[in-house]
Amino acid sequence: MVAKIDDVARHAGVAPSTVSYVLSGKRSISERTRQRVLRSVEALGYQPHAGARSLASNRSNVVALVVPLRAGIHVPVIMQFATSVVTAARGHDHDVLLLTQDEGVKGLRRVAGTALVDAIIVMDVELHDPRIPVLRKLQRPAVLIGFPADTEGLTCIDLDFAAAGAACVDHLAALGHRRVALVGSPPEVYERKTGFARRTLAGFTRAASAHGIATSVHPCEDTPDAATRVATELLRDHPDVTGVVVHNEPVAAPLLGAFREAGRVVPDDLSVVAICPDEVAERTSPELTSVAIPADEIGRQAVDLVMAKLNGEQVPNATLLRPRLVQRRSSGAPGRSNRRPV
Amino acid sequence: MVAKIDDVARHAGVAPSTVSYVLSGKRSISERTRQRVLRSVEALGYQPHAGARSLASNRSNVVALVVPLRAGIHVPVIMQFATSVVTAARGHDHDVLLLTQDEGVKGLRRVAGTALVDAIIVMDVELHDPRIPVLRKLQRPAVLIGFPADTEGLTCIDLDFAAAGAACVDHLAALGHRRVALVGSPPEVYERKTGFARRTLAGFTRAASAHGIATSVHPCEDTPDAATRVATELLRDHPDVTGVVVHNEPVAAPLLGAFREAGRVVPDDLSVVAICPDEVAERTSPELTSVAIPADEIGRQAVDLVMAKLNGEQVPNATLLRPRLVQRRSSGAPGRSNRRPV
DNA sequence: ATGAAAGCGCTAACAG
DNA sequence: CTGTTAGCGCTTTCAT
Repeated sequence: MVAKIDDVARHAGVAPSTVSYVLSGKRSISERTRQRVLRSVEALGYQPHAGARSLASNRSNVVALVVPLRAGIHVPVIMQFATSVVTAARGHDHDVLLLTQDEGVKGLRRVAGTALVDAIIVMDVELHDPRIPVLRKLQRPAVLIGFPADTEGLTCIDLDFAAAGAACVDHLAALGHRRVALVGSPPEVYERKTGFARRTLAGFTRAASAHGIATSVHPCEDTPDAATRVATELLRDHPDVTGVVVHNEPVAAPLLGAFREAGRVVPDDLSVVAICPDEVAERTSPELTSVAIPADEIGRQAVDLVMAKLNGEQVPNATLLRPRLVQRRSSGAPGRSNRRPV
Repeated sequence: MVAKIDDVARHAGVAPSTVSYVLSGKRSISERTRQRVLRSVEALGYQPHAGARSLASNRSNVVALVVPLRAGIHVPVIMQFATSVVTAARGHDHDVLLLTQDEGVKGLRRVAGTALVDAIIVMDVELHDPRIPVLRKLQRPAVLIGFPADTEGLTCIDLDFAAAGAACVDHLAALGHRRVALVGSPPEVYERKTGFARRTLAGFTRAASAHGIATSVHPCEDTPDAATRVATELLRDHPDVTGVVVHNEPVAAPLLGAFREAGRVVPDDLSVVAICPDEVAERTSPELTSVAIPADEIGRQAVDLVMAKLNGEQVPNATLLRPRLVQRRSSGAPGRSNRRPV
């Protein structure tokens, strides 16, 4: 038979409530009884029943994490978010319930309504996400990773993509580039999705105009063939481009390959800067100068925010993480061209 | 205030237990009262409290899923497993609690001991996994994805990697190839890991010897550079190789690139067959003939198995999924060589 | 600083 | 086929 709180109380010669308080730390206990109780807990291998605890305290110590499934999102980054959320949640003595996006609004209502979870973290929020109104009136704290059109009454966190786009241009401008191109996400991402594509574009454009740099923008499907096509068009239509910003992880490597096949040496003929996870940047040849999506950091902070809300603290409704550009081998001054024949 | 079961009972003019039984279907109810209760549930927006339910019934309706984190595992496949497990679990009215491998044995003990979960699914089991003994004596059903050295008292499921390795060789043999190479996982995977690498190798070797085909084996780190290195060595040391089996997703594409750069046309000079997810096989150029890892199917069946165990049914302790080879563009008869100069 | 006792909301005997 | 009732194991007032 498994030990109950009463067994521990009896074993330690105290009241059940004392055991509870020792474990929760919700009131001061003399060091002596504390030790006695802890020893009994240890001796009996006591583990409190999660359901009983949840029923009595109205806290399940579980947070829901809603992960996206759809294409156009780089899967390893999702995993990275997820693991960082799990790790951070454990640090707050919480577990993580995994929901998929296709459970949609119903899933949110269910886990919140049944008190299965105390709070909700939603990844990959779209500009006009149908879940937003539901989250607004749900009686549970929520944190969104990504920004919807209106953040009123919500708590949102993400990389500052506008600043990231700008940082890439700033970097290229400082190196002396005068015309840069942005290879971005597929068209549908700009049209209805999370807004991060638009924000990157905005930062890119703003910084370029501040530096007096010419630009072009090239949406790109996330397939190798599309990358080749875009690279060809880009070099043909804008032969004076010396700097390229890539915001589309899956095509980063194929794009480098396409430039190489086109006879352009990176970084001698062409500098390439990407917004992508470090793992992607470090696995290309040459390694990519990049602004990373700090999935770990975002996941951790999302959990911190949601825990703060659970504790009744006030939190900002928008948190933008400052981008950090890491220089690697794919960028340098323009005009060092040493082009080999095609 | 949120509706309780008593509210529903009062509203419907029945006893609370009747409401419970209507919802659980655990005893027969006249269609008339059933409808009345359901209408009341609807009207009041009743949602049973998960904690209360778990306390009273000793069932949380949650299963734990332990996902791996370490390198050498292709992340998208993990995600695919995870989503298929979540979807399948929902089909059985269960939710999924996400655990990371680094919580290790403690995490298993915790979620099982606190009755947070009813059952456990563990991915990426190693040959001598420290969690095995714990799972054996835990008072909860468990299903392992992957095979440890000894499956006694366990329930394991995985792709039949031996059959998969053999299927690749069979395919190449049928096409007329006489010497084939296996490009496999990094050495450490063979040494201490899940056994699937070994099983693939065993099937590969067995089938080759059955067909009287010469073989060589080439462990390969999962980086593009390693792929290039291995390709070079392979072609240098075994110039008569016409068929290559790749069991290492991350290097499949780079390997094709390396063969191309070495002047070998696939499939004219060299046939390549991979064991990898369809998404990987379909995104290379040329598209890879492959045996897929049926993540969806494995996830679904893992859930079915664990649910069967929860229902007290007997289940086999080893389930091997038959491989399915899909022919694409990367394999053909040997000797059609049309090699262009390097 | 500690105890006693009243629930938390539901399920599952038991009773009819 | 349905109602009555006794817990499930814990937390948290209230009391001292």
